[in-house]
Formats: sequence, structure tokens, C-alpha cells
Amino acid sequence: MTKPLTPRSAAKRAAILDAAQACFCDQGFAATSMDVVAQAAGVSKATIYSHFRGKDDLFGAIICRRCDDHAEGMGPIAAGAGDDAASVLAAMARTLMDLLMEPEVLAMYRMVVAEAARHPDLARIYYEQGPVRGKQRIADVLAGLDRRGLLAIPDPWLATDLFVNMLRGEVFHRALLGLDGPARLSLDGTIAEAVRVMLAAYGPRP
Amino acid sequence: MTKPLTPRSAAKRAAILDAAQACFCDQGFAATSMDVVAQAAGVSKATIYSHFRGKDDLFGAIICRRCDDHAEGMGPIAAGAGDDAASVLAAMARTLMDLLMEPEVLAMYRMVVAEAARHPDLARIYYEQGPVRGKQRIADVLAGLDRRGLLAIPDPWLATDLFVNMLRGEVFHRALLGLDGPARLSLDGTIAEAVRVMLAAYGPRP
DNA sequence: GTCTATAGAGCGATAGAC
DNA sequence: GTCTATCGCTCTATAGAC
Repeated sequence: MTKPLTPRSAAKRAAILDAAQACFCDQGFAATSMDVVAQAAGVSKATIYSHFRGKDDLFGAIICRRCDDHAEGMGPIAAGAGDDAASVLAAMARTLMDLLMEPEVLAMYRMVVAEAARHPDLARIYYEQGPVRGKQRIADVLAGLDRRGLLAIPDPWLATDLFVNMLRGEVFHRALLGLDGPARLSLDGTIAEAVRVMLAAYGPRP
Repeated sequence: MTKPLTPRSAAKRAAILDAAQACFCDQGFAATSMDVVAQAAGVSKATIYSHFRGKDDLFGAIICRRCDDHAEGMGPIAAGAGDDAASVLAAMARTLMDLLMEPEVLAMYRMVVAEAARHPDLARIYYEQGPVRGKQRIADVLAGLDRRGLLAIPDPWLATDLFVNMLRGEVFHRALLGLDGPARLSLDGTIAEAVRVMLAAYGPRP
């Protein structure tokens, strides 16, 4: 994706990536010019072209780097939860929503969606390295709850999909569209109800 | 949003809207030039500027027109369903997913998301005239099922949000990113499980 | 109202000095 | 490797004939 050679000027390369990510997130990919990125990074435009093949290559490098950050952010996904299904589900829900609501994550998702038609390879990389990895983590936890008899989940991946998307719902939808007004649904209420629904649907047979 | 005067050349205006919608959906808003739109519509570029103030105004006119089509597409939302909750839920799910999976709807959503940062007013119009109207229809049906004792739903709007987003899930996510490969989840399987979850969570107390 | 032709600005990418 | 300066192109929007 990028030039394999990086002797010492890796600092400038990082500055370019940081500046480009900020500009792209703020203005969108198509609307951001290389001149603006160069100015924001404190380098000349030619320096950017010595590190990256072009604007598309720069875009790809940002997506890949950001996906790694995603994976780290989901680290101890059910940290500090109790030992019952409700606590674990609620803790995962909170961790997930905190990540999804970060402005940078939203902006990155907007960009990938917007450029998906012209950069299908990048959309695939993002999807597999970002959302899929995160969902796998949640599916593993659900499978663990199933093994311990705390829940009865025949298909953990399907249950994960329903759980995650119940959570995102209107809150994520509104954030994606930049509607920052008062939402018709609260995040806390949505999480509580999603956990309740999961328990009702996947609670172990008594 | 558009000039209030439209004597007789409304035909050209419609042709411009049709062509612009097709081009925008195909190539994206930013990547589509007014020259291409003019050529596709069979008019000159100056004619477009006599009907619309500029590219943004043209974009807004397309969004508004498309929202009306959405509302019609959700017409008899639970048509042909039986009289039990499971049938009604499944019928609504099928109607909704058929609409959401239309290429034009996906493309329109991509565009609104992509331009949300620079056109917040358009994002708001789209959200309220599109998704909110559709969800209200579903919430009304759920409230009806509650009144008839077929389900027990204290907050129909919240239940609608969870239901709709369970359905969209990975299928919509992948379609939005243009990943047309074999999905890890099938649409039919997702609908069946979402209906089952809804019945488990909101089934009437026996 | 609609056309042809063009203005005027900004873009991505590069050449060559250092 | 990094800079300054610039090329060649495409874009949105407009002016003026019909």
C-alpha cells in the first residue's frame, strides 16, 4: 500500500497521516485537496508524493491504520462486568457504543461509505479489519455464555448481529447523518431494552 | 429549494432530475460533473442552471423527490399477512427489506451520508421524510398489535427501532459498502430470527 | 428558454534545484 | 528527501446569440 522504504523520516510520514486523517474526517475525502493536507502536515506537497503514490494510496493507509486502532479499542470488551449474562451484555454494549460514537469513527465510516463505489477494495479491507473483527469478539463472548449455560445461543454469529444492530439503531443512524439535536431515543434506554430483549430471546430454558 | 416558476418546460426539468439522480447514484455526488448530467439529460449545461441554482440545489431537489417515493413504497406495509403477530412481523420485515435493498435506495443513502457534513439541512430533511416516516408506519402497526393483545409493547417506538435495526444488520451494512460477495448471514435467516426474538421479547404474558 | 463558447478558479501530480 | 514553482487538466458557473 505504501513504499516499503522508510529510513528515518517516518516522523514526517506520521505527520502526513495525522493531518490527512483530520482533514478527510472534517471535510470528506473528495473535498479535501492535497494542498490543504500538505499545509496541515507542515510539509510540501511533493513530500507527500514521495511517501504515497497518490491521494488514493494515502486514503488506504489511513483506513488500515485506523482499523488497528479499532481492534485495540475493543480490548477488554466485557471488562468489569459481573458473572451474569445481563452484566456481560450491558458491559459489551457500553464498550461498543462508546467506540462507535467517537467522532473519528463516525467520520471514517462516512468516508468509507462515500467512497465505497470507487474504492471497493478499501471498503472490503475496512469491513473485514474493522466491524468483522469487533463482532467476532462479541460472538466469542456470547459463545462462552452459551457454554457456561448462562444463555442458550445456537448461532452466536447471528445473535451477535442482532444484538449489535439493536444497539446501533437510531442513535448511530442520527450520528451518521450529523443530526445532533435531541434524539427520540436515549442511548441508555436503548442499551437497557436491547439487553432485556436478548435475555428474553436467548435466556436458558429453566 | 427550486425556482417557483415552472410554466411548461417542466419536461426538461424532470429529465434533468432523472439524469442527475442516475448519475449521482452511479458515480457519487462529488464525482459527477454538471457536464455529464447535461449530456445524460439531453440538455445544455446552461439549461440546468436556469432551473436550479447550482449543483447543491439540484442535489436537494433529488433528495426531496426521492423521499416521497419512499413513503409510497411502504404503502400497505403488512399486506397479505395473516392475523397473528408472527405473520404481521414477517410481512413487514419483507416489505422493509425489499425497499432498503433497492439499488437506488442504497445509493441515495450513501450520498446523503457522504454529504451530511456539508449539507446538514439535507440530511435532516432526508431523515425525517424518509426513515422516520417509514418507522412511524411500523410503530403504528406494533401499537395496533399491542391494543389487540397479540403483543405486549409498552413503547412501540423503541420496539420498532430494535426490530428495524435487527433486520438491517449485516445485510444492509454489506450492501452499503458495496460488498456483493456471499454474506455470512442470509436475509431470510435474519428475518426469521428477528421475528422469533421479537415474539420472545414482546409476546403477551400467557 | 435554450443553446454555444468561454471565463476563472482549483485540482492532482511532476520537474528540477538543493 | 525535501523544497519551490509550474504544468495540464477538469470543474462550476456565466455571457451573449438566437
